[in-house]
Amino acid sequence: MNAPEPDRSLNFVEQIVQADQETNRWDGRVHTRFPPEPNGYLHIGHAKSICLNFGIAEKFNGSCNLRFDDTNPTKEEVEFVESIKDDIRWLGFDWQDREYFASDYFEQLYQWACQLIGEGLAFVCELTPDEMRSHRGTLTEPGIASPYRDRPAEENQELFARMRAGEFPDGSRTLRAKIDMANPNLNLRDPVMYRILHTEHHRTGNQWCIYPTYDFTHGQSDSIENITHSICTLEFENHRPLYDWYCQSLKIYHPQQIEFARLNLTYTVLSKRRLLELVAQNHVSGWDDPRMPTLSGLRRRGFTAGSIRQFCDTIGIAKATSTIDVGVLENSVREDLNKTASRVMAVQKPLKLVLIDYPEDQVEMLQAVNNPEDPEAGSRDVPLSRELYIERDDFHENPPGKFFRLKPGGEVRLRYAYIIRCEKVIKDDDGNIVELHCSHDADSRSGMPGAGRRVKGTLHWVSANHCLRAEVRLYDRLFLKEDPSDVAEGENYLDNLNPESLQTLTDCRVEPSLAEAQPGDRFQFERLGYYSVDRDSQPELLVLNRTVSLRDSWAKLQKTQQQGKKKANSG
RNA sequence: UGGCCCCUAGUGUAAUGGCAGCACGACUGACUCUGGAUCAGUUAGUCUAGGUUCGAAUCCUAGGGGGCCAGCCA
Repeated sequence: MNAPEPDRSLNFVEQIVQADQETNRWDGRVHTRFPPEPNGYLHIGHAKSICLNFGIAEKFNGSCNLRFDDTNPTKEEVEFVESIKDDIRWLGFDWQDREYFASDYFEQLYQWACQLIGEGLAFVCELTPDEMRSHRGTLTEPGIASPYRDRPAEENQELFARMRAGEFPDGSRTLRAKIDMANPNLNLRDPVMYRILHTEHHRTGNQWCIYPTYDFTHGQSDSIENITHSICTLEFENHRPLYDWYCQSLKIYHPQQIEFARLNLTYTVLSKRRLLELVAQNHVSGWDDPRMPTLSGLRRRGFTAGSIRQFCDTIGIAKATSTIDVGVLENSVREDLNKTASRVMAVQKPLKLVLIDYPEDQVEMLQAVNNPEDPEAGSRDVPLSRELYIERDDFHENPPGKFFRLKPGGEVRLRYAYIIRCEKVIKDDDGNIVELHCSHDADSRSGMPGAGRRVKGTLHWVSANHCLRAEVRLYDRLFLKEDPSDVAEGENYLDNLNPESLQTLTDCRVEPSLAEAQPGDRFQFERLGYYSVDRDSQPELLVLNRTVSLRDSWAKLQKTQQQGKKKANSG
């Protein structure tokens, strides 16, 4: 049966594009762009925009440009343009030769500014920033006109040329559009088009000392690039009238701006200002710290590009402000890695276990399935011997109810190996459990006739003499609160940082098949989670990042049991 | 307080005047040599009040709630 794939309903932006296609509004063209400012690293919120813009181009047989919105030389750096390109490529999108910079358009923008001056639609203003603020009025009161508003065009032309020539210090003058000081939309109260900044630009060097503002740049850049649909986030909605005003006043090709709601994630901050602050103040190790919501951080954490694209697909596009549970992101990487990651046995917190009735020098090679979800992935051999390590959490002397793991006198299966029974618990002088002595049922090895016997629990393990040492880095949410900005008076989001967001385990053991593992390789540690080899990894000491734990219904059960106890106690 | 935008199960998102659906979560159960995965099932929603209409989540009005805007940031 080849049932037709039911068309996933279009989001509202795609609906607009489709309607335009049906009416032939742009001669059948669809041309979008992704316009990052190179002042920081891309994060998961940008991925939403990238998937939308490149996705629409793909879906409607159009193109998507990459354009760096580099109009503010005080904040922008080449390092960021390189990282941005890396991240977009990693996500799997291709802008081919359509790589543009707003700074490529500086001369054209300057000419357009002169044109508006000539038509009496722009003027050079000498108000200080403070004065300009007080002239602007408030949300409820109109502003008052700048005293320089009615200068003759010739004088404006000359002053603007002298601004460009570098005759005036920073902040002393601006070029402003002459629109409407009483407009209820503050963006139309004679907005600044150019400011003086004697700062070197990452591309144009010292060629310019005046720089156009975002508003005077963005629409025209879209226009130059023949963009059809200029998709941006909601906070630019109030700027659309200005976008339209510049295109109309300049009488140039006029794309349509469409706004959608930006991504918010629980337990996460997604503003570049804050991410920069986390990096600059060393709350994290860098932009690619695996706890960061940056694409480079997620990548280092072990997220796949596919899982991020899948995530962007499931969250949808709309205009309503919303917050996605960070668990949705975690689920999308679980879903992807479940199908693709090789299973492997690793012990995070080792507890020695001796099979007292297993021959001293015997080693058996046991066949282990690499990926039960993918028969093509094949199998590998795992060595078993008398001395093993199991997970400390998998043994309990006085276990709570429904504990299916090992306990004194209890039986469990060692995965791919034998059913064992705990005969003796060895403790040190302080009463800490240091070793377990177990017997094994020699007929119960996986694959043997006696293997059919059922026991409730199955444990992962490694052979003490064959395993490799590893460091495992466990990551937890960077913030303690769903909404990191939910703080008491006088505090800020940094007060909500989770002091335990990184836990480093230095005494872990992994099965020998990981000897050749390379940075970036991903594995599932059976019963634990998904892990990715970190770039800090050395041949003698593997370093692994936990991407995300496996779903853990035991942990969940315990949680509800504890809550039940609490209730009983308080009641 | 002015302008603009938004409001559909717990979360997110469809339905564009005609049966309120999907995904995720949560809960049940089945299966399981990963307490994973998988499968089956259950759960739960149109912010409120009016109006238009044979018929309203959808259109109109008022109210409520939320977001954005007073950078020479983007």
